[in-house]
Amino acid sequence: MQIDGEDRLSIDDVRGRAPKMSDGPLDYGLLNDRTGFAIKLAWILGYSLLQKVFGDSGITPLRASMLELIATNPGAQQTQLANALGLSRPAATLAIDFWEARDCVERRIAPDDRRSFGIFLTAAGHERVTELRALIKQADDALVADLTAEELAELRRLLAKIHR
Amino acid sequence: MQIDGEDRLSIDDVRGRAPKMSDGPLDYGLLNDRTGFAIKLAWILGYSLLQKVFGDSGITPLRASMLELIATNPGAQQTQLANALGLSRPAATLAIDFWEARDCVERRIAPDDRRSFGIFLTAAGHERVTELRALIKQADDALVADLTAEELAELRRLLAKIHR
DNA sequence: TATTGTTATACTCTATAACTATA
DNA sequence: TATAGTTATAGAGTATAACAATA
Repeated sequence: MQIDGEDRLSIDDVRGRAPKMSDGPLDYGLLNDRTGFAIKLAWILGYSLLQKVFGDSGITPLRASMLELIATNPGAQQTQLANALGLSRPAATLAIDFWEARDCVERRIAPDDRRSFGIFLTAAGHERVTELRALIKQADDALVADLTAEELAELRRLLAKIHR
Repeated sequence: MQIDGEDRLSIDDVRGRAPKMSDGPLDYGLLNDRTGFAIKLAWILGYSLLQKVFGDSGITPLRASMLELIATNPGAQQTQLANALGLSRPAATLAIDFWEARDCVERRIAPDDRRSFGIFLTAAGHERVTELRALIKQADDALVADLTAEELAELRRLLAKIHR
């Protein structure tokens, strides 16, 4: 699961997972000129980089996001976590089950409302989050490695104009 | 399937489909500062806009991309189409089946190699592609409506530095 | 009667493997 | 023996609906 320091992660490691608009036998036509298609290609590469750093650990981008969210919001309810990640409640249950089975989170019955849980990181969970943050940073850095600091800031600003 | 001229499509119509990093009870922590997460949010919105313009027609972004690709590359083999969209051959078969069932494409046995087909648009397919292109353009325009022309060009340039 | 979370179920998407027919 | 395409099958992921406990 750890990436060796000597072979740095590169976006070139996952280029093959996304089709390339430029060099292929086929012409993408209108798709060539659609921002949505460019975003999709970038997303595939980012997702592939995450899959690569997570390896065969069973961790997925979604599960990692869930753990990060729990770490940042100790005691959050499952419904809140589901909403924050755009998930149904059953899907959130499963993601939390995954981490609970690995002793990384625990469900504590809320003292004021015994229908709901507050979700908290365990000691092992804190360690795991630290590792995961490093891996996520590696993948994200590899994704934008070809951009200067100024370009990256501008890309983030422009993306935020879309999703904010 | 046609969007009425009087109610213009807006990204605000699908905002609810992607979680918002800014206004919610939870803090996204590290995710807040990851380009990959911003790309994912933008991708969800773009995908949702496409779903909205396609309505309940059964057309999906993937199927629309397939038809566009066939229109731009008449006579392409299924394997080429699959590769260009990052699909397995069975998945490409299904997407082409969808359009064939709607009389929009036809498989013509290649005269030189009778194992393979060339895929071609029918007359109905040409009409459908024209409609679809207008819908895709609507969705894409709505996605980037908040950007100036200069900002859009810069966004496309920066995304291309990632996916190219 | 409404809400939190779980379980049961079904659906969509996709891939791998096995098959047919050509080469 | 290899390749193009199809069919069969299975897995992952997700959602909706039904359910239990609590409010």
